Amino acid sequence: MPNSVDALDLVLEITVLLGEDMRQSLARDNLTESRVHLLWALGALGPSTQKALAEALNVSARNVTGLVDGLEQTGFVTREPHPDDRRATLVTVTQRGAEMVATLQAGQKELAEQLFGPMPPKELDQLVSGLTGVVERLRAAIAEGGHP
Amino acid sequence: MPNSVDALDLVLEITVLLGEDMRQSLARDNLTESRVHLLWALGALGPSTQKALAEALNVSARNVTGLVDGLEQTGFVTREPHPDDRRATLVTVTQRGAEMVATLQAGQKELAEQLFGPMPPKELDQLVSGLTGVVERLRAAIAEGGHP
DNA sequence: TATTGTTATACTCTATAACTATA
DNA sequence: TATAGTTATAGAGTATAACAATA
Repeated sequence: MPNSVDALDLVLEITVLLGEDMRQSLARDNLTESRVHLLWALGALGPSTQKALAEALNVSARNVTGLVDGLEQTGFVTREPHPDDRRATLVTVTQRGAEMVATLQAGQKELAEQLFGPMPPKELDQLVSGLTGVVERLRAAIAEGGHP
Repeated sequence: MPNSVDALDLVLEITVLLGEDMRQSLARDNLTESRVHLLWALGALGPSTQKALAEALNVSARNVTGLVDGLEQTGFVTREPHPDDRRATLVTVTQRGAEMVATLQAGQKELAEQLFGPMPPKELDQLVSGLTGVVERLRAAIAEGGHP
């Protein structure tokens, strides 16, 4: 009979495997996880300054410069002049970028259905509230400098 | 009422937050996730050649050289001569390294109890068999080159 | 003076390929 | 000839600090 540690081991293994699977498929499109995070955020926020993206992703401005460089060279975004502030640039998703975001969203939905679709609504409800609690506790721990 | 995508979003967010939390606490000991993976494997395998570690972690020999360099400089492992093969080195956990492994294992157990301890045994059983299936499907997908 | 983004610099993880020392 | 590990080289992600252009 499995114990809690077995369950956590599986969750951690799934984390690793999901990452590998994702890297494999993304590499075929000249994408990486970090670039997808940015692209995904851009899909949700609409055209954004790099400053706004740095805050949304919680990374440095320098890092955003590099990620946008990569996405620009591979045709997923463009840098447009900001209409009101000549210091800033508006990062904008291209046609190809928008298609990729849609594909990623569809893939995520499919995966979600595969994993959680079979659960009865009440159980799903419970699971989500449980996970929400975990997220809150993790956020609190991180704000205090991480677990000891 | 939440749907499957909400649940997956939470799981992915927990993945990200767990990673952040881990990085924060590990940084205090001059450790990184990659180095901990190696240390963890070493705790399970006992003194190992770098070749064996490269295979266990599924990374290149070059990568192992770098990770062992870091762990050696920070006092968690040593390189010992292999008794039978003068080409090889046996990577060995130091006292400090062993203590760190024990600490990490205790932390993982505590986290597991926090997350899964409250579940009734039958539900945990179901969860584990469900997750095991997911792991198998993911492995199969990766072996075939990743999801489309 | 403050802010946006870039260049300069540096560190970690990762990989492949060439090379050394041994088998 | 084959294997274990290192050096050489390269690219991605990440950060801080100095600097440019603009507010």
